[in-house]
Formats: sequence, C-alpha cells, structure tokens
Amino acid sequence: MTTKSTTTIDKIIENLIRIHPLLTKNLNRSIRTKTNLNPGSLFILGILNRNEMLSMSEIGCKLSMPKPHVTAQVDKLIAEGMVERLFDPNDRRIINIKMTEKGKNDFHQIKMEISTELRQNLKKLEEIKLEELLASTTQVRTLLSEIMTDNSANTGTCNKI
Amino acid sequence: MTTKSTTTIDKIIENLIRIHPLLTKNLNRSIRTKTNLNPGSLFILGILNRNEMLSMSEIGCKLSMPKPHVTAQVDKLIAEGMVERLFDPNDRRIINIKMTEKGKNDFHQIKMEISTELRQNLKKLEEIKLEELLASTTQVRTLLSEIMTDNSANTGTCNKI
DNA sequence: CAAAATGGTTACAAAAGTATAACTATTTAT
DNA sequence: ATAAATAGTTATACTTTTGTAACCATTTTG
Repeated sequence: MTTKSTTTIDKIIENLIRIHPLLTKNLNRSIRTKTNLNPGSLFILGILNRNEMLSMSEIGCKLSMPKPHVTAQVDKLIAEGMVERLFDPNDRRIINIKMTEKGKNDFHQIKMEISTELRQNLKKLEEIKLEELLASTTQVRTLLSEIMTDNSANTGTCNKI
Repeated sequence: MTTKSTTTIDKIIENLIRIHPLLTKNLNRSIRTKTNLNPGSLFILGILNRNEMLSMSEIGCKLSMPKPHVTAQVDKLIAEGMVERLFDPNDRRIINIKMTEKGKNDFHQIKMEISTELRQNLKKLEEIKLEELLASTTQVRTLLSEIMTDNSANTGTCNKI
C-alpha cells in the first residue's frame, strides 16, 4: 500500500512538474506582451477577485510573495485604479486591499486577452475532450488549492489562511 | 453548441489561470531554496530528460526561451556536469545538448528535493483521491503538451517541434 | 506603562528572465 | 560564387522577482 501510494504520488508530482513550465511559458509571455501588468500583480488580482478583501500580509501569505514586493505591486495596481486601500478601523496597522469595479472589469478583459492563443488551441479539441479537460483542471485546481497550505515564505510570521 | 463550448473553454482557462500561481509559488521557491539551479535551467533538464538530444534552438523553441538565455543556462548546466555539448557532423553550425549520466541522477534527486513539501501534503489525501488526481494531472499534462504548439517567442524563426 | 510583537513601508542589493543588436561560422539559395 | 539564411554566442540594457535590514505606527503583552 505504501509502495503503491508513493508511486502514485511520484507520478502526480512528475505531472505537476511538467505542467508547470507549460503554463509558465504560455501565460507569462502573454501577460508581458498583451498587458502592462506583470505576472505578480495579476496573481494579486486573481486572489482579490475571489476574496473580496485581503490585507497586505494575507496577500503575501497566499502568494508566498515577500511583503515589500506586495507593496510595490499593489502600488502599481492602485495607480491603474484597479484596487483600493481600505483602512481597518479595528486595527489601524492593517491595510485592506479590495478590487474596484474598474479592476474587476479590467481583470476579466485581461484574462480574455492573455488566453486568446490558449482559447484558439482549445477550440480544436472535441467537445467530449473539453468536458473531460474541464473536469480534470477543476480537480487539479481544487486539490492543489486545498493542499498548498501557508508556507510562510514571507518575512515575519505568516497568518493562517 | 458554440455557446456551450465557449463556456467550457472559459472555465478550463479560468482553472489553468488559477493553477498557474499555485505551481509557480510552490515549485519555484523550492527550486531556489533547495538547489543551486534556477527554474529555467531545470526546465531545460526536464525536456532533455525526455528528448535524449536537442539543439540549442530546439530547446529555445520548446520553452519559448530566448536564445541568449538558453546559452547562459546551458553553460551553467555544463559547468555542473549535467549536460554535454555534441557537435553535429552533418551541420557544423548545430550544437546538440544531451544529459550526462550525472545529470540524469542529479535531476532525479533534485525533483525529489523540490517536491518534498508537495509530497508530504499529497500523503494526506486518500488513496482514491490520489488515483483520481493522477488521472487528472495526466490528462491536463497530455492535452496541454499537445496544445502548446511552437509559439516562436525566439528571435529568429522557430523550427517545428 | 515599558517592552515586545505585528503590519506595513522604504531602501537597497542581487538573482532570474527578457529583448535586441552585433557578430562568427556554416549552410543554403540564386 | 556571391548573397541570403541559419545556428549559436557575446554584449548590453531592462524588467521582474526575491531577500534583507531598517524603520514607523500601532497593538499586544507582561
């Protein structure tokens, strides 16, 4: 049993290690050529898009991004009018970040743009394949999200997510 | 049908866009802290590990990596004794790159090291979930590999893969 | 209240990746 | 045979990301 589990896990990891560069090369290049944002700030938009409001530290924790980098990226997003700072009345040290309506619209648009090639290629697949791929990617995303716990790459202690 | 396809594709893309930072943050950090290589050179090892021999240009094409960067990364791998240069007798312009035995062993070892946390977390899942995840990751990897055609980010023309 | 911890910013250095142009050597095309 | 194209390297500048330390403001702890 142990042996079998380990083998399965090894194969999963091998798959993930091979998926990684495929996504990196495809998405990062599109982000660079088609938007005036960088992967890091798009990652921030991504988690803000499904979290409503997060503090600077929480952003850093969720993305394993050093705090100074979070500051820089959020500054950029604020300059673009895509997010806003909200001061926490209960703890005045905390600065919460929230997407603006413009941010939500822009983000949706950006996602469409950076995925045009991918979309074109996916269109070549049969409907059945697409349904399968949807199920697969959903499972991978869900399980990875669950598994990837707070790994505190941040300076300072990382809060639980 | 078209509508349905598009929706499916949108969801797939949404999943991929969300999987991307999860892998990036987890793997890249491990690569940095646990090896003396960088993600780029590990990507090169990855494709050499399953291609036996590739020219510099082919490496650049497969990874959408600019040629000067390929040169730099391969230099580093040669310094580590993990790959070797082979001159092509038929076309003396071409330099083929091949993994050494040491490279294969080191690469296997490195993959184990950078995935320890991932492995620990995967162990928490039930056997059934693991089997499902293996099937899912395999499908995602396979279809993405098929789909991600040569996208010639390289300077100069990119050969077909 | 004083000391320690936390949240965030600033400043700075360094690594990693990207982009471009110029260059050599070799091969292909006209 | 000359010109054009290809494979690869070198050099250089730039962007993105990471890491570290110092710092301020605020909150928590003793």
